[in-house]
Amino acid sequence: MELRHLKYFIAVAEELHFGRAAKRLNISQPPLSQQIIQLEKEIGVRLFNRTKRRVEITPAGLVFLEEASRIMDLSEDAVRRTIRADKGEIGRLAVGYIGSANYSVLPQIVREFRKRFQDVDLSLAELNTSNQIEALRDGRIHVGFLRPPQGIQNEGLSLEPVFREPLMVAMPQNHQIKGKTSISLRMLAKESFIMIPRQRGPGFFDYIIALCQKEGFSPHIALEASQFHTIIGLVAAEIGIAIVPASMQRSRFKGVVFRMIEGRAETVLNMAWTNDNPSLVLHNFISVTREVVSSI
Amino acid sequence: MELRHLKYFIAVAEELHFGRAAKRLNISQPPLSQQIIQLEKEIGVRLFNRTKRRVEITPAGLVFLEEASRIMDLSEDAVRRTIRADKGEIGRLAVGYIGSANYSVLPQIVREFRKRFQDVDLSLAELNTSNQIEALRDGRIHVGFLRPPQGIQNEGLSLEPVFREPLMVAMPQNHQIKGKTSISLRMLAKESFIMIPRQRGPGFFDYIIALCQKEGFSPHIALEASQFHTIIGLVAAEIGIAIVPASMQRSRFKGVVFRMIEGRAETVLNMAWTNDNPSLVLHNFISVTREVVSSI
DNA sequence: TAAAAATACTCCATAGGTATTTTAT
DNA sequence: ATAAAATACCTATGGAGTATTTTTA
Repeated sequence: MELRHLKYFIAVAEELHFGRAAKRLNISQPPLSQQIIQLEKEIGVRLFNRTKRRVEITPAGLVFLEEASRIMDLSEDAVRRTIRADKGEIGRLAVGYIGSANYSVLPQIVREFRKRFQDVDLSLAELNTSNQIEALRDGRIHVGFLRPPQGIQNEGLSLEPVFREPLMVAMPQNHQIKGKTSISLRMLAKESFIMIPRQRGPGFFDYIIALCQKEGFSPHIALEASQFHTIIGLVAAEIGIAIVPASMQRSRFKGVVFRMIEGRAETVLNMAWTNDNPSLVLHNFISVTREVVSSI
Repeated sequence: MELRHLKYFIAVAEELHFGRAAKRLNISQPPLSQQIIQLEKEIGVRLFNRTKRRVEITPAGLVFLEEASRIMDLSEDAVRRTIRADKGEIGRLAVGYIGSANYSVLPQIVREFRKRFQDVDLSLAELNTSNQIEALRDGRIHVGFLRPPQGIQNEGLSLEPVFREPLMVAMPQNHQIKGKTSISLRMLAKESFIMIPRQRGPGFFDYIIALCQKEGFSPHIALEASQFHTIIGLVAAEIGIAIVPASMQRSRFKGVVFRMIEGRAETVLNMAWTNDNPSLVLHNFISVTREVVSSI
């Protein structure tokens, strides 16, 4: 049995006339008769009752008609869907992101991608930078949004900056130096810092340490917490101060004020993916991200 | 595109090796390569990435694999279902019945048929004898359970008795002649009868009238009701007496007693269908009915 | 007798075979 | 050097065409 048989059968079932069906199929009548006979023989069931004058479909033929139509529809779908998959319009994409990306560009990117590629099954997982790199390596995620540590390049990962933002000092509202509009890091030499554990985000951690070193001190780390959101909470509780991306101002916590840092101090959110990934879904995602990012 | 292409594609996708796939398909490797190339050309999408050393499936190929597998499964189903339909194991059967059939054999027949032919979509409609004949004629039902009027034969309908039962007199509990175990019809000459309207069931009606005539009287019809069930209710309300099939004793209405009629007075429930109906579902139903009936 | 399906036969397109080449490891 | 896919070429099955027969309404 071939799709040809189904196509021919459907034509005859709809016309109930071999001559007309043959014309519709652009073949002549005898081969059509033969193909139907062949089909009936293969299934072992009479699909049409035909006198030389009239053709009628049998009850079993009706059942087969239903099934055959479904199969023909599906085979058209199969081709259509495969073509769409080839264009990256159908498929799966797993995205990893650090929690703070939620406060900057990620929501817009996801919204835009979902809108344009509705048939891509997008899954999002909040992962810290180190875990994202691991997950990219073994394919658990296809793209990540992270703050890359030094020397992550040349390891099969592509990196692309997507959001550059100043760092700010977050401190309790009634802190002594809150009055100033911007703060020199040097003034914080004696403060207690709340940081993200180095292991969770080495790039960001090392950068802060380096900044402090340049100002002539090593920060005293009073406490570590793995999410900026949690850190801001601890600042509100007057456990200490913290250096965080400017976008964290959006997590409006009562009793916390943000101050600019004098001199250039910034953090760059990067998009990362494995160099050799041929997935067109991924490349569509990268394109959408670039577009969204450049439109800001 | 033919089912052959799908079958070959699935084999290659599963083996990821043209040589092995060809062996599994009992063809040689070159035609297999050709068919896959042809398929890719037709869809316009590369389904496998192949070096001369390794074959791997593309993301689009994965989508096509899913679809192709579904189509192959469905086409096997199609054949299986068609064969079953041809045996009358799949399909639709509409059954008409007079309400009183519910008190005798119909429930057992339906139960048995449902059990044996679970994939037949059985629909039941309570219709009086006249409506059943009409419905049989224009195909709204395929079998009927009715009490045939005289001369219904030779009109394209097949009839077969399925349940023969004595007629009984239903009368109010405190009726004067309730003491007797059986009653001569003659004793009812002065009673008020409750009957089913002639138009609804001419066979049964005429038979009762004829019985009374033979005993020398024409019954006085006090009231008509179209269901035996209703009639028994009216007897309970002391509106009159009625002659009903013995199986109606099962409709235990308070205040009604049943008495045998002296002499032979019986009614025969018949199964009816149109002579020329080739439906195997119907013939399976007829067979089941015969079996159930003969086992009583 | 005329419309329509089946049969008889012919032809050629193409599925599938064999032999060989190419290429990546 | 070798395994494996592609290419080249050949064969023959069978799908489709034309002509004709059969059947029944």
